[in-house]
Amino acid sequence: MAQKNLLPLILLGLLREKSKTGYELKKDFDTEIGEFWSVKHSQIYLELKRLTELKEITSTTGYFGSKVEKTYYEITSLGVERFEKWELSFQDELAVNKDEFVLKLYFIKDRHDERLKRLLNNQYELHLEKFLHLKQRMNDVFSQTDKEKNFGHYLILNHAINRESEYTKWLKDSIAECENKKQ
Amino acid sequence: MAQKNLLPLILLGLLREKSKTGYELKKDFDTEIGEFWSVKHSQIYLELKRLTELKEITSTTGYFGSKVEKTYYEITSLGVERFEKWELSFQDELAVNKDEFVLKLYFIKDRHDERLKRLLNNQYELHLEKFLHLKQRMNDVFSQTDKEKNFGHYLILNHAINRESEYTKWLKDSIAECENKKQ
DNA sequence: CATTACATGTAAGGAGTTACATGATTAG
DNA sequence: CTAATCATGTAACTCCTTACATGTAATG
Repeated sequence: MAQKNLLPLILLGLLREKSKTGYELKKDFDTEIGEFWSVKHSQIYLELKRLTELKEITSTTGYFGSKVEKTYYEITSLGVERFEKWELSFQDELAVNKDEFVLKLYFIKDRHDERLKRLLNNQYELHLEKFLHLKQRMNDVFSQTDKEKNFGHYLILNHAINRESEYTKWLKDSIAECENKKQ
Repeated sequence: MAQKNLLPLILLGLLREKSKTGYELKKDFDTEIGEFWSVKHSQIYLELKRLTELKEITSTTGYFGSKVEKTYYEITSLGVERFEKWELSFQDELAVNKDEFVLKLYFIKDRHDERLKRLLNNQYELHLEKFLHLKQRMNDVFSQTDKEKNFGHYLILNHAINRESEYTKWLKDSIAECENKKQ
């Protein structure tokens, strides 16, 4: 494998809940799952074709009450099998977390570097925005009952909020350390 | 661009400090920078070739006191220019943080799902190990003086430790929530 | 004497992004 | 009537990984 190909698993996971068109799957990435994964529609349609060849999904094309032709994809038992095998699998090591900003910082040696504070501030704005956005999402998506119905989603939203909270706090602290003149 | 190609920037950044061979660059990814970025040696040699064509680095092949032929790469002013332009650039949006485990959780609906606790525990082990490893790294790499000499590296090690600390705490809390029987 | 580390590549193939391409429907 | 949204693809390109490939030097 060139890269660990998780897209087919995502598609199977989404189709396990209900049959969908490629466009609906694409829309899922614009909303919920888009917080945690990104993909282009071109890749989705390619992967749907491949999954069909593997007989892990089947497709039905037609006019379903509408005037536009659509293709609905449905998961097969083979697809369910593959998905559940993945869902149960353990990881034996963690992937490296690639973060462009972290990489950039690696090359900055001097604490009093002019650029450092500006870069940290730029990053702070981005992560604060994301933090607030995630808090909003949590409020919008989860009432107490919804939490019980989508517990995994609730957990990872929590995690994402914590992560951004840590990120902004770290940036704040780092900015302060830059401004601290004495040793 | 297929993906945001940061490898040439990393190589330029490493070569800006001192001239190195491809093998030495590869070794950098086994140690320090390997905590924050991963790459295969095959890709390094390809990128070095490309950077040479772009005249952002130059190469010198020969026997430098040793019996083995080596090729040393040196950054040019063009290379420095490109690197510094990147180093000064601001991001206008954050990339999605792709985490296989987070993705997997997204599909788990039920709080009392058998699998959930085992998956969380597996993940906890991995992140605890990483957390301890990073703490060790911090101890090994940074005395007070070294911190002033490699401030960026110091900051991102701090961040990585905080991140793993958050991750393990979140997993612990999530495990507790699973075990909590009442609503 | 065998294994590990040093040292440098090429080839094949999959994964992801960007751009190209087309056409219908709906909302303002 | 125009723009946005719906809906589905193909093509080109490049990044990344895995595997193949070769040879020397040092270490035990």
